[in-house]
Amino acid sequence: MPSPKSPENEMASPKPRLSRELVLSAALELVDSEGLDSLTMRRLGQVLERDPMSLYRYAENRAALLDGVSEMVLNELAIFPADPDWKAQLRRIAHDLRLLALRHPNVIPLLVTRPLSTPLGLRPLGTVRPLEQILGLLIDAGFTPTDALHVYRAYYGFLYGHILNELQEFIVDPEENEALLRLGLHRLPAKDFPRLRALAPVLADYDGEAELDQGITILLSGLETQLSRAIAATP
Amino acid sequence: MPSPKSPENEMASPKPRLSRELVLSAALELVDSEGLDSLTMRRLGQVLERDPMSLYRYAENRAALLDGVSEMVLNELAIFPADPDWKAQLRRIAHDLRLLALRHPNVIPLLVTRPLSTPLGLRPLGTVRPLEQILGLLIDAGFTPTDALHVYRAYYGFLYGHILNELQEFIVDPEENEALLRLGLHRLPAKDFPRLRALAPVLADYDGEAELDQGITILLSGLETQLSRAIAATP
DNA sequence: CATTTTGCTCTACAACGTAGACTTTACGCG
DNA sequence: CGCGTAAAGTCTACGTTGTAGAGCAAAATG
Repeated sequence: MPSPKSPENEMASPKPRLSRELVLSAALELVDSEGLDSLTMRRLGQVLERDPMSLYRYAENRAALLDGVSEMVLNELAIFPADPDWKAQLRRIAHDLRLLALRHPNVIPLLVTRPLSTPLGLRPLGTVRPLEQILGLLIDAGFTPTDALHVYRAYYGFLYGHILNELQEFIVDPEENEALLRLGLHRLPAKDFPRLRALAPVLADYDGEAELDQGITILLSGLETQLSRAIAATP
Repeated sequence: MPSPKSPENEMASPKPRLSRELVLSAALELVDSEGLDSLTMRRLGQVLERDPMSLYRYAENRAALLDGVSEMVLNELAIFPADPDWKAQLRRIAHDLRLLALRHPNVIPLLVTRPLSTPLGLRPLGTVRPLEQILGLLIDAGFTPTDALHVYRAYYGFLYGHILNELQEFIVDPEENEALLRLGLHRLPAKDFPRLRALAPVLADYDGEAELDQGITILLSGLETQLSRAIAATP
């Protein structure tokens, strides 16, 4: 009979030591596959084959745990502050963030909502880093710090807006998407919602990537003229 | 002694019949004053001096109750689809929505988050109506239905993005705002977050209204050229 | 007056987050 | 090796949550 004490018994079951990373990535996995509400201490403990109470070594709260998940997801986003081509960089980041949102749709509510209850300076560091890095990018490109902040806001505002828009129309199976859409729209009183109902087919095939890219182009061109005007004014 | 049976005993205490409106507005009041988490069935029942279970006559779920609150808040937003000056109208709506957000900051997470879990056609009617009305506005202005949809997305995306941005920096007491900001920012490692720290004073006085108006101006001018080009192309 | 429908209450249960005391494991040092 | 301390993990328990189901009371209907 195999002794459970044997240290070289490296089957999957004999539980490895926990660690913050382990806990957080299990949490993320759970959220991705079953939604935010399924992330309970008990459920997560069960996934890790540990008593729920053990989690409190690695996150003070459930809320802190959620923050940890946010942070972990945001860390998937790479920013290269050294890149001199700020416009290309912003465009790439936009697309990356979009893909990240599609990869972790259930986490987006966290990303969008948690900061509302935490003042900027008290947020998890990983959450603030992108802000700092993009500011750097813009300042190096020639914007004044103040303008860089405004640009950042316009940029991220647009970006999050787009992502929320797109996720609203995102349903896993495109077939089902159209079906549900028609089903749902059919419920709308024809008298009160004529345009929406007429747009059903257009709504059904939504190209988020194209829409995002188009928006970014407009935004960037606007920003560029703003930049060149500012440079012309301060020689 | 006053008989509690007397029907004309119309003091504040003898409870009036419940109604969906009554329940929802009590719920909104609770959310506004104490935050989303305070809206529990039991607490709401207590506010209305009714058994918590009675609420289930007027909302199937807690979730449905939240939807009801969203709907009620969105109904504060007036849209006049008849107005021929679509640009002025869009600008006004933007500012109205911003003020609404400042009036009910705790509801914004709902507005932004709940639609993510409900396909468009199955959402509460009040939530979909603004979409329909703005589509009407744009189509009447000369956009094709498809373009109107794209414009709507750009517009609302920007708008929600801005609101999220602004609410993040919004803290009730401006004094406290600056204090907390500095306090929080001081926590950031100076080496890693130089620009952010340098921007502290700028962050501290944020003028959301101006920022929004500026953004809307840019957006509208972009949209107008798009519109006139489209009109020129289809005579 | 009888009867159905409606509004509301009572009781009960499973699941949740987490405090506090406890046991087990890992590890540094003689 | 062994021993002592600290860290990791567990147990038990409590208060709070959403809501199912049975029942009650009052209003509406015939």
